[in-house]
Amino acid sequence: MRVTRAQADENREAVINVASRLFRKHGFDGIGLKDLMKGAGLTQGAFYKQFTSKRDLSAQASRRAMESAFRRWSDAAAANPQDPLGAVAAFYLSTEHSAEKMDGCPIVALGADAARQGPDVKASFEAGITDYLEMLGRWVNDADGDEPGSKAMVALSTMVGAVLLSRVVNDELLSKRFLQAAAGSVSTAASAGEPRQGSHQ
Amino acid sequence: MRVTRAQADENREAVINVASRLFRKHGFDGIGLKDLMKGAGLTQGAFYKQFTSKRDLSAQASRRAMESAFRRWSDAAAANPQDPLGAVAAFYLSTEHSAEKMDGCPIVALGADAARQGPDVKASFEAGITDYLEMLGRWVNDADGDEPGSKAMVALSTMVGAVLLSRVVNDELLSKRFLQAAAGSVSTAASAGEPRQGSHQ
DNA sequence: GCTTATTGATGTCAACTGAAATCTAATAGG
DNA sequence: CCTATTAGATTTCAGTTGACATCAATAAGC
Repeated sequence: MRVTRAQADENREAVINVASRLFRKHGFDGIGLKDLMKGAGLTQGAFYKQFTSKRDLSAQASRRAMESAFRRWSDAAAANPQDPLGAVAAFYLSTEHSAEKMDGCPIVALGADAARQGPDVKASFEAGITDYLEMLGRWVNDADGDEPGSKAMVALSTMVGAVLLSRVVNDELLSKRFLQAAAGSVSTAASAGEPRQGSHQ
Repeated sequence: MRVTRAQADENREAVINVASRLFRKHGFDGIGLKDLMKGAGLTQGAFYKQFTSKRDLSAQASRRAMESAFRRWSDAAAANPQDPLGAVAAFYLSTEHSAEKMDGCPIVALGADAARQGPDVKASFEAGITDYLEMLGRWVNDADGDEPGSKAMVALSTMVGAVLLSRVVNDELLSKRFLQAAAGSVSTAASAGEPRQGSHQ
């Protein structure tokens, strides 16, 4: 049955939003169109009026996920203007963020999958990554002759790697240690060389 | 038709070896039993005499992959005893290693997938990760009151994250920058505080 | 001769994709 | 302003393919 144009747009957005979460939870290959559409309250048949293929949805959902993740960074930073980097690191490297695969950083949740996807999906990730880097670059002092953004890239790499490793491991203590170790390292990146006092929480 | 017991064991090893590579290339959900077995020169029917399930194979293949990766670390370190950390970092963060998904580090290639798997698969990864950490711990000076291995964890996180990010991105220059930035950071971890001379290759 | 690794066939189920049918919002004509 | 036609979003249905898993048959080792 037909639905208002606004409703159709809403449905489309809902599918993208749902997919951005379910892909993160199950992986691109771990969930099918049927369950994806059901998550948005629709049936599978409606899919191809809105998207050209599953890959198409993957790319759009990836972009949505990255945008959502970036917004969380912005919020965390805004909540603590005196130490935005510390705030973002504390959020990103929290056990809560590590535990919530479905709403957490898409790079961690889908990075390995994305590396196998086509350029469209990768482009979605790349856009989000450059946003991340630009934001980080405002906080780490990146002025010792390296390429622009070098320290921001290291900080992002460390954070992404730490959360990924914390998720792959069974041992919860080890998992937590990865996060804490990274938190200490990333925080020091703000004031280079300064030996710092830990933000032990 | 039956084969000798030694041959059967060989076949089993071959399946694990092939799976350890094909899983890294396609993901756990990205390749089926048929192609997995075909890669070892067998048919799908023979699978369940050797493994109880695909998950069983996933766990064994993960362990094999981690062992193989660890061996490459050892080799790289042994080839440069004066600077083993630099050698490992140079290998791990090379564009070649970043490009060879099939033979590269399983944490990068399957980390996101592994996080969704059961404890058996995670245990395989955890075993390899602790091996990594132990090895790194011998090279980074980890004596400033942090938990044991904190710097090793940071180094591993940075390396894993950098390769992952380098694979997710379309832009080859950006990809390379992630690797180089991480290489610089990890190398300085050996002598803390020392301003570093770049290992520019 | 008994055991057993392998094969090939088969079952069941779900995946992606598309077509037809349905039903209603949007729209044009009176 | 009301009504009839059209356009289009959704659903139901079907087709093709491939997944994982099982099993009888086979043939060679032990």
